[in-house]
Amino acid sequence: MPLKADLDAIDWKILRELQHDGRMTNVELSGRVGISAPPCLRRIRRLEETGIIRGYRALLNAPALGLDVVAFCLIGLHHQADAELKTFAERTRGWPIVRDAWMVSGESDFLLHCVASDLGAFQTFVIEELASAPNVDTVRTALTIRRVKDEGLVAFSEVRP
Amino acid sequence: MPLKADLDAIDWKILRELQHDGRMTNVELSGRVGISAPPCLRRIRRLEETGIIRGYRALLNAPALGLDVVAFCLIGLHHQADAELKTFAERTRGWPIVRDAWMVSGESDFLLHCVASDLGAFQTFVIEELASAPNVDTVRTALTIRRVKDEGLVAFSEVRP
DNA sequence: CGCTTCACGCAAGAATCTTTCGTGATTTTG
DNA sequence: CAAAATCACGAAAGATTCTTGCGTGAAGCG
Repeated sequence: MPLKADLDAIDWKILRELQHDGRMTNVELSGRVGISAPPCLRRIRRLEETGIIRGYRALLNAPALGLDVVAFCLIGLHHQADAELKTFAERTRGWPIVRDAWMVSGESDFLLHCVASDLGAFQTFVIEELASAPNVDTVRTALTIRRVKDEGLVAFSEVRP
Repeated sequence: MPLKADLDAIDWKILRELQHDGRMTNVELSGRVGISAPPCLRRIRRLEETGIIRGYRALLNAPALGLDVVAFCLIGLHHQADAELKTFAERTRGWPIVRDAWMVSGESDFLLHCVASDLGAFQTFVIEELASAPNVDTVRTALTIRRVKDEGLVAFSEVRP
């Protein structure tokens, strides 16, 4: 699956544009990348089918929705055997407060990106769910103050052909 | 700006659907949320204009694009006065490897979400750019092994009216 | 009770999407 | 080297979707 695809300059332009505005119409996009609409649509489909484009997502304004707390949690487990790692990973999927979760190497075993309506809800989650979950050793939390950069996943100045 | 909006159940359904598939057509979306296309489009526009929907983004498959390293960096500064924080925040915007950055409270001052083509590129960045940047005290890195959860920003079971 | 306000949905015109097909450039093959 | 095959582009057309302009009915208010 993670086979390296061979993308030309137009494909990279398409990816950059769709990463910036995922709802751009195909005609608008085709104009920006310098080809006509049909081949542009074919390229989009190909990028989707090969899994290079994993999907599209609306970005929401958390504070405006009453979600005032964004935090990251670094989790250390007592035992890091494969089964234990999978068990904890599965557990994160049942916690709605956890939006993204990564298994990491280093001082911690997992990094959790959390969103909660307020500090009380977040603390309740940390104390009653996270820290009291089986096999959890350490929980370090970092409350976010504000986002200072917000780009897409891929920077093109580093990877473009 | 972060004024709390009053959204009804249909608005929440729209947000949930667009967070799951940001490129869904308006007619498809209107069918899913149970209203006709015109009022559905008007709701989308309103959510966009009020800033509740911040934008749309294509999600890319980093490994397929030759980006094999995703890591998080926790940065501690020597001095945390407002000017120094702003200076470092500004600096993160000039680093293409840094995709998202948060100012945080806790043991560290910033959390950086980084993507690089390989370990060498990442280590070069950490040593030559990050750790040697002015005012940087500590750099702790967590290399990601795999993503174990990947939802949108907002969980609706926690906040829906 | 009557007025205002608001959001819905129908309908129609504009824009877009999507397919089909012919052309030219590049590559492969004999 | 020439012929065949492959590939992607772009024009054109039909299907779908977007977008606007009303008309209607339900709530809120004087």
